[in-house]
Amino acid sequence: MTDIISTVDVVLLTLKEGGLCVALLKRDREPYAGLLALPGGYIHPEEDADTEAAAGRVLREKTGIVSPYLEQLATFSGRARDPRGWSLSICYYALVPPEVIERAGRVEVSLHSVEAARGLPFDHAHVVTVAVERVKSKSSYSSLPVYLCGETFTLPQLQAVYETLLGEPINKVSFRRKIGEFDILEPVKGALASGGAHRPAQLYRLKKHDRNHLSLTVRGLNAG
Amino acid sequence: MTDIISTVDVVLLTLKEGGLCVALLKRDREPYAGLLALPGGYIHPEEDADTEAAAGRVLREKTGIVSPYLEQLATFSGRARDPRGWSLSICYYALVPPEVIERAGRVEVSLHSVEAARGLPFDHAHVVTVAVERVKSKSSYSSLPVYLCGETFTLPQLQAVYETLLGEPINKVSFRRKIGEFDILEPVKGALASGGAHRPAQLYRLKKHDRNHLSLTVRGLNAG
DNA sequence: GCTTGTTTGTTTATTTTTGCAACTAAGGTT
DNA sequence: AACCTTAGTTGCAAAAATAAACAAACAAGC
Repeated sequence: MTDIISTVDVVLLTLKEGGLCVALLKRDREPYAGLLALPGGYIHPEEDADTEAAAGRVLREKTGIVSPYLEQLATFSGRARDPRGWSLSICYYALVPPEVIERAGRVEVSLHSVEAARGLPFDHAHVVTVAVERVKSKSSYSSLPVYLCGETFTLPQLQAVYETLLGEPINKVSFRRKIGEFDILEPVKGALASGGAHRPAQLYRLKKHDRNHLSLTVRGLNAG
Repeated sequence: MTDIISTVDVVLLTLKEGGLCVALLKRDREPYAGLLALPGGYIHPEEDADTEAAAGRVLREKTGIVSPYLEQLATFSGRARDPRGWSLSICYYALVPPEVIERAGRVEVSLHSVEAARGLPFDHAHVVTVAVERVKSKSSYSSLPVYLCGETFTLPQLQAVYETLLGEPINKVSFRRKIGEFDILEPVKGALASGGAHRPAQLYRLKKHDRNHLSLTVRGLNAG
């Protein structure tokens, strides 16, 4: 009926060295063979229940990573985005702590600062920009950034993650009040010893019940 | 490569008799011929610059309406949503005042309360639900509802629209403060005479500069 | 062992934002 | 003219957010 190239692409984001990074792969096929691009691929209707399942499969096959957080970003389309002609890509974004990427151990997966991710092939630079905006926007009123933290983390660490994403300092008391209202964290017995010459911070982890859904706040996190 | 049925569908919403209504059309083709469903159709790659253009064209062809506000909702996909097999629909939503639908004068376009829009074919009931949730959510922190008002409107009218969408009364002073902060409305000389036995209200219209973008508030409209 | 430095976590005070109620304004109706 | 109804504004109290100050816990150095 309509002969449209339909793919899924995944923007896999993580926080490394104090900045958002996106996972890129060298393309092994034309067009743009050899260039870095987002992990993506065709939908397999036999195999994939829906496009989210396709995105999860593509991410797993290409990077070895299964992300607990995988959300549809948007669908990008048009004639200009692919030299082969009119095409359509249902794009997803995923958030993981850097350890998850390292643990997967795929040398072909490289991390690049999102600011440096200009000039990607197709419209991938634009897709990354939209994904980053979405993450930053959601960070201002939800618990989304916890997916960028590891299994356990301290409140000062989590606050640093929020501040990096929002690009401005957050009041410590306000931050702790909001996170407390989310009611999704539980303390882990045993404090963070590593730090060193100062009072150790309490470690927290996501409550089991809240592993898979975000908490929202009406009034935002009031950064600035 | 992949042989997937790809369509666009549009959830055209308006506010009538104090409730959100969705525009539906009788299907003239199988599957589900004769049943009410969302206006939708195939993408025409020759004709449509992208899926948003396709959605605009489909809406115009099927309802005679050009909506100033048309936004991508999400892409729905899978085997179960269409009896012909695995399919994919890029869905959009549009907001217009009821006059725009009446003015288009298409008798085949019918309005149905979104609560009554259960049991639509395909996954259209689900699509409508997601669209309504999106509109309600955006109404709590943005100027989106102005697109449900006509060319000119009074602040009490606009507040009633917000209250209908949010499902709870809003404080008059707080509401006017927030709308004022948006700074998107300008008064029209000449008051609303029609009302009757009380003080007439000032008419407002969207500033030309703000015709095409939403204004957001950080802390929400504080309904309740 | 005691002091110093550093970061965590809590308490207190100040400022800002929001919500309520009363008030004035501007019609029409009786 | 008195009265009713809704529009729009003002002033104040309650609540929330921010900022500053404080106390706690550790390590390192003298």
